[in-house]
Amino acid sequence: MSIVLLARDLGLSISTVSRALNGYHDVAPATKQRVLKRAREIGYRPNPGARRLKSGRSSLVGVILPAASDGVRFVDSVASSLLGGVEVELENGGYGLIATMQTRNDLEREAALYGNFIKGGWVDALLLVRTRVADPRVELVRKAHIPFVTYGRTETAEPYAWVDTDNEKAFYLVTLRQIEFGHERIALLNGPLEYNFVRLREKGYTRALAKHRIAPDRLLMLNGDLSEVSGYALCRSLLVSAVPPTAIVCATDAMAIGAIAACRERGMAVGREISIAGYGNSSASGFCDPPLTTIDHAVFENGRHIGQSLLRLLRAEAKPADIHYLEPVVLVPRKSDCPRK
Amino acid sequence: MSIVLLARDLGLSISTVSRALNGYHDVAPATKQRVLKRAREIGYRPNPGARRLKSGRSSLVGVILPAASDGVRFVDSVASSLLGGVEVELENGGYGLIATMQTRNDLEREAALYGNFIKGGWVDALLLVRTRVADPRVELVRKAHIPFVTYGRTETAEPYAWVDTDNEKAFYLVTLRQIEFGHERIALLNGPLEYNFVRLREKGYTRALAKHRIAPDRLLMLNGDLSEVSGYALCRSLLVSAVPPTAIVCATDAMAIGAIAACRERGMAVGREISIAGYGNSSASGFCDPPLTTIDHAVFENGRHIGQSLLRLLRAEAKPADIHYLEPVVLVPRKSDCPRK
DNA sequence: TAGGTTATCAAAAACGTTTTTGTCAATGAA
DNA sequence: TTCATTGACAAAAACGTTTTTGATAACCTA
Repeated sequence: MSIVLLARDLGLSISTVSRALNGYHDVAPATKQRVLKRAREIGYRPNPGARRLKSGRSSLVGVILPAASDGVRFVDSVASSLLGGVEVELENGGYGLIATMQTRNDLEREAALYGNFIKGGWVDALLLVRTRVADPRVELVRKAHIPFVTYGRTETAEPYAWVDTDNEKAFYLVTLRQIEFGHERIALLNGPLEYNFVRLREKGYTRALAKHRIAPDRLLMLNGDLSEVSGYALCRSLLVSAVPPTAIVCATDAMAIGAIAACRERGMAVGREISIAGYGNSSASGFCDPPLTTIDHAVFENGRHIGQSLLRLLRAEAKPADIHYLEPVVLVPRKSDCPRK
Repeated sequence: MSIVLLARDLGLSISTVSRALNGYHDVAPATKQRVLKRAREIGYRPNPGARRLKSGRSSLVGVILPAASDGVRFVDSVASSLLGGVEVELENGGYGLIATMQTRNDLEREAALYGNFIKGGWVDALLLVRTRVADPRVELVRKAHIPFVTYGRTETAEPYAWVDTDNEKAFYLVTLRQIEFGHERIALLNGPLEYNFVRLREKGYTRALAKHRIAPDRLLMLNGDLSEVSGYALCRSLLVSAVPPTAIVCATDAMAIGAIAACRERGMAVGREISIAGYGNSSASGFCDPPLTTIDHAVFENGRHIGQSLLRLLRAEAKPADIHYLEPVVLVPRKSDCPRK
């Protein structure tokens, strides 16, 4: 009963107060100012439930944070920067960002969670993160007729709004660098193949090989999760093989750090006897031994692009098909990779 | 107009359907089952806004994730596990967890954000993370008369519900270990003093020193942020001082990794010539060189305790004063610390 | 058998907004 | 002077629930 109190206090009708607050044009500038001023004084906040109920809009964008599984911990890697960027932009547009957790990631649960979140009517738009190659979520969300943008691409027939980092370019660059160093047996320590970015990284890797007519060797393309443990185990298996690689490019800095540990264990000098590179330019990557050659990409900037895209979609200033943004990457050369011995 | 559709479909009144759905006792078991079944078939979901508007309850617990500043990136360190634990428990109790981001962390903005979040009426209870020594948020939330539990303690007169990790014990243990190794000049690389856990870690450190009658040296107690960069810089300054420490305990694994890099740069063998320990048992800590002696603490478990506490508070099964849980820690000995040379 | 209890359901009043429609005076054009 | 237009406000009807209050029939107890 809050807006009625405010209205009574001002000697105005509820509707006039509401219209003043929401910036309609058929309220006199003077009274509008009066309403705004008094509302601030009195600390009036419209009840979001009531607003949502009546208008159908919540002024909120939602994101469901995937569970930390397979060592693929979205929240622990880029979430902070990415969501920060999203939030900053949304704020300018009068929208907020809310997140909820996905504790399990079986498909049924996921569908139920997204269903509840959307149909529940908490949010006006959605952000989808950690896209998979075939991602049932985009169909799910599209059917709900709610604007959405994905962070990362996916394979689907219909157009959709996406913002992504140039994973393919990144691994093209980092692999090319190894080739230019004279390496021919270059291993790829990659993540779970279900994720789209994993495919793209593989694609960049193979494209670089193809450019220099190096036949890709399936035995050198390994998939684990994205963690140090996995990098360690995979690298270990590589080193004991008949013809070990002379260079290893890794899907994450964490994997690279694991790989470095495996090499060290076998007495191989990383950055001299074997060449290793990572991805992500994590804060640790500059401080391991040797400092890691890696790929830097502007996560916060990506977040800002997502925020802006969401806003344009919500304001119907753009169609999903118009929104495609590929964030460039830059290679950060350090000491962990080296010419072939 | 959804529940009316369901009611009409069933040939029942709206009120009976509502009461059946909400598990009231004055509805016949047979009709209750019938309603539940049909609701599932038809895919009925109560409109949360309407529910909240009428009943005043949202069945949601909220948390505001602090901005990544000062290198103190809450989201990027423990958030995933902690919130996972919270979510799992809340789910059992029929509650959900939603988070929103705090992009700036000046006091005004913070107060406004919490005000909006609470008064806005989105959530029934709150989780406060990354508590400060003097934390205006607890007063803010208390005044709103909304149940809350803090992750980490704070200094306040009134009783409040908290769940915390035994930071003091952790640094007592890790410092004691250095003393038993024969070290006397033990440095502490700590975080910003405004945070409560930082004070507690300092307390544990000084208590261990006091036990062995070692006078604490202010010059050995340094504060930075919690990042690798900071650990590197602080350690560097320590090593060029007149009487460098022979052991360094760090507030995070990240700082320790930075410190190790600084030692390496000066040609000091960590784990042989100088003793270093971290905190957190991060995934990287086992794979750096040398593997890091650190403190392990069950973040997920902490989350579960928080979730349970929240539930008890919401059900009025307990008062805030009854809810205090201190999660034990365990020291993980590895190779980065060593007896005094 | 009469009266009170209980079990099961329905009617209707909110909750706090937004939005459609309406009112009334002042203004403009003819 | 008259009639349409506009500017500024108010009334009232929703939005989809929950919950209080009632109603009816069936059930006990004495």
